[in-house]
Amino acid sequence: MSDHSPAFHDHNHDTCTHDVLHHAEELVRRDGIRLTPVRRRTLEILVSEHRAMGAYEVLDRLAADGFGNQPPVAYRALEFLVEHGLAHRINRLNAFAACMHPGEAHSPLFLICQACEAVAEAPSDPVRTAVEQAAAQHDFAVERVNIEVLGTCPACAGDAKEC
Amino acid sequence: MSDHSPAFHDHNHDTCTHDVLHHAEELVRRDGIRLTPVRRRTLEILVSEHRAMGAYEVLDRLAADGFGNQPPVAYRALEFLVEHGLAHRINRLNAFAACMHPGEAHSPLFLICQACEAVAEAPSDPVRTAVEQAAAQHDFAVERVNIEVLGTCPACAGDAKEC
DNA sequence: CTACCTATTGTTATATTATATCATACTAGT
DNA sequence: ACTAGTATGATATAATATAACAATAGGTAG
Ligand SMILES: [Zn+2]
Ligand SMILES: [Zn+2]
Ligand SMILES: [Zn+2]
Ligand SMILES: [Zn+2]
Repeated sequence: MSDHSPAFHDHNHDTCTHDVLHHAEELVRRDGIRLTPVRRRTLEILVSEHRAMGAYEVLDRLAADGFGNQPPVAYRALEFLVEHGLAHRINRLNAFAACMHPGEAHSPLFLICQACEAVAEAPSDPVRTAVEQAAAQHDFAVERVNIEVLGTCPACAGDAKEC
Repeated sequence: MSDHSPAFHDHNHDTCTHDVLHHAEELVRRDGIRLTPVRRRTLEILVSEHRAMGAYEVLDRLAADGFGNQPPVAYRALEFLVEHGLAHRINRLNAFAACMHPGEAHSPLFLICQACEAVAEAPSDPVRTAVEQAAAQHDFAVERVNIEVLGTCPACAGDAKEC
């Protein structure tokens, strides 16, 4: 059975939002992280879209909400979220996305649709294992793994066929 | 047995250089690609180091060799090499490295040492398979896969222990 | 409470990376 | 030589990211 990714299909997005914010609140209680207004709003902005957003796009929204309007405002909040596993940085796109598997320790594997820019985050345990083995052959000690897959999501593949 | 990566160890680097350039010449004959002076020199510059080089660093060297000294000169040559599989772009570092497995169709897997910046390119067939499977679960059609692993190379791990 | 310390935010300025555009020069086929 | 396609050079600017310092908020020891 296919594990359809929310990012690529209609779904109850309130659930996504709730889950992500709820996990963040848990970190506040559990680890004492400080989810200040800018940081919280930044996370909300990211989760409000199932795609990667550039720092300047996030900044525009923050500014519209009355926060600072200079780059460091966005970059600092984004860095904080990434550090605490609430968001990921997608290098390929110079962009950021809310983590959709918060809490579960994971090496993110991103499926990036080249047509619609949607980004799905897939669990990558078997991939991670394969990576560890490849690295071991080079006596390389793995710290972090980032996997970015470019291709076409099912929605866009469907659209293409209709033409 | 460990398949030590040249990038992380002493080795006869002339062989690397020769192999890479030799493969490029083959593409000239086989596919009719145009390996012009700037492009050839760019490839030589990349292969002369077993690490990722930024476009502006490449540009400086090209300029020193009498080629143009404006960004597009480097970016165009690098883009050409990437398109033809002679180099890879390493997003994490905003940098480029000569392909060390030219000819073999492959999804590159980069081992990036955070201490010395060396970059090794490992074959990634098993990883690729795992990625395909993960993507299939989301009905996602894979086009290109980029895997960037951050960690510590054996040389730097050794140095750390000595302290 | 107050003085102190630290983390956070705001602001200014600048660095780094990348591309758009147009002019010029080279190549290959006719 | 003429022409279409390709490649290079050069100018300008866009997009992304960080350094550095000032101002503010929050917690802690006395
Ligand atoms: Zn959702
Ligand atoms: Zn995640
Ligand atoms: Zn070598
Ligand atoms: Zn390669």
